[in-house]
Amino acid sequence: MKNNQIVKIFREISYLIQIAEEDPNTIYKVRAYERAADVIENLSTSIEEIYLKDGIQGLKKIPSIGNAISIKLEELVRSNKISYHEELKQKVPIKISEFSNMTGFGPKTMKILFERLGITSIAELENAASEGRISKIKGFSKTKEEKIIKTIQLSKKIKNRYLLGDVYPLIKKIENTLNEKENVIRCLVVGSFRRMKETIGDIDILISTDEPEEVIQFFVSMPEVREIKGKGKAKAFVELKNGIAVDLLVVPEESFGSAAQYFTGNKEHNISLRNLAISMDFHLNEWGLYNKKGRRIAGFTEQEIYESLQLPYIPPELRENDGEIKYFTQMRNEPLDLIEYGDLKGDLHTHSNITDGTMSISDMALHARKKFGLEYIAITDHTKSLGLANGLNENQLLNQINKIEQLNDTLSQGSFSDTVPDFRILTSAEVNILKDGSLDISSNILDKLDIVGASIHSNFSYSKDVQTNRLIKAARNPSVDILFHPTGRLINKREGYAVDIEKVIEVAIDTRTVLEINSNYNRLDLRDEHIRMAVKNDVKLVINSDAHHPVHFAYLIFGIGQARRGWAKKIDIVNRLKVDSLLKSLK
DNA sequence: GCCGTTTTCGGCCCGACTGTTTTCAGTCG
Repeated sequence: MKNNQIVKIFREISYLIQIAEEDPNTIYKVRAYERAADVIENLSTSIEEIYLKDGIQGLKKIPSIGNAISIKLEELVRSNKISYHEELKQKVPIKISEFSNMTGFGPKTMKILFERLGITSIAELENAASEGRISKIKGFSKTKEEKIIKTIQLSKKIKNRYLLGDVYPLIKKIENTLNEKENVIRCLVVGSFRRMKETIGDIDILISTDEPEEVIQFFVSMPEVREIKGKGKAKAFVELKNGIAVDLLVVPEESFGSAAQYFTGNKEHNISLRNLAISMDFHLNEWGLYNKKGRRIAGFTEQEIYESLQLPYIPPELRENDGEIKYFTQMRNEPLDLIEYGDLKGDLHTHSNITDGTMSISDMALHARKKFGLEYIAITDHTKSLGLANGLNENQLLNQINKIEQLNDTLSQGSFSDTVPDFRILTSAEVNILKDGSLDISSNILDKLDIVGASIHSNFSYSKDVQTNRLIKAARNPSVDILFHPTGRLINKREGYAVDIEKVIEVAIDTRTVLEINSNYNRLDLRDEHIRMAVKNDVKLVINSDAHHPVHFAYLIFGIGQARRGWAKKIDIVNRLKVDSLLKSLK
């Protein structure tokens, strides 16, 4: 039993309790399960390991885990289920996981719909809504009914599409395992995964080998595989235990490059490339590039294919048939100096446990430096109007500045190992943009900070004009260096607030305000086309993790992928600079 | 259900928005 499975069960319990139990005091029981889930989610060791080593007593040492929950964890480790959970599911047979993508739709609403209409699934909900049965219930309006239908449609659109970050670690692990296997010459995950798309429909894995049948047998027997859908001499189709479909393709080594090109896509890019080949009297398919006489002239590597078509290598993230072939045809001698995965030197959006993060400032710094090789981070805790996150007021912010100055002194005296000399913690804040676009902290305090980021955390439903003006006003504020969360979207879950990005970019040009590429794979506030628009207009960007825990620094690759998809060059990204140059570059 | 020199009970992060509840419950962060 993995920690993330435990987390899922606990969240489900907390949801079900809210429907099954009447006692008004259950809200605290609900919160206890949610807190426990949050704690377990951020645990670096597995619950199973802790239990096997130190038993119940070991579990009870974990914060927010007491008597009752530790006993349930014991049951879970021993029997893979919790009888309390099973009882709840029996009492309330609602398919909770189906509703996890529905925002604005919580357990209280679900309770009423279950009790009045017996709704337990999305399909039943959709039926009831389209038949107008929901608006007949007291407290539900036609508007609410329409909103439910709209939300279902949004959640349907994403059916079978996975967030890149949700599958990334598992797929990389499978790729590594296959690459290490003898008989496998090369293995590469291709398709939208390789293009670093925000969401992934299925996974395509490419392998070159001289022993195709043996490699295919090895692949379909991997522990991650749940079901073999099909298996032949050169292909296999499986479903993994997490539900995602994987196609495995086996090609001879001399065709690996052409197959990688062919299966990385996208489709339109490939069509353009094949047309280009035809115009040069060639023929291109997944087995190679052929001349008029049918002789293979390229295919071993992708570089070979592109070179033979008189193009420089086009990075996978750009292969969307969105002008890249034309660009690279014309700019052959002027390479696009894209931001690379190892280029970032710092992270300008991180949280500590002083607000809603989970680790101390020094722990965040230590991990950033030792595990991720960064040279600086900005601690951007929330400010006072974000009450739930314990937002800082002016005095607390001043205290934090002092604390960080002391920590920087300690760091410079060498208490950290010397892998990255001169690590620096920058003083900062994620300042809240209020209704009218003003900030919740006065400028005389903000001006004492190294960097100021501003973001919208409330009033999401204002009109486009109002919302855009809030962001513009914040950008025009001389104290604000960066606009965090420029769109506020949650991929597949929430559209984000209505905002005219073009206008925001115009103001960012004038005011030299930096826009954030938020690397959290659920967010990626700026879409690739927004990034491209910013880059075209010479607006600077920053790639931040928004880390609430040190493991979240790993999200930076998704921000870099997004930046590359938006054609961002090294010079467009401010946190590829060393800290002194960075601070000089800000307004 | 967790927590604790206010210990074995009585608290528990909370402000703002939304909708249709004319005074507040549900949801979000």
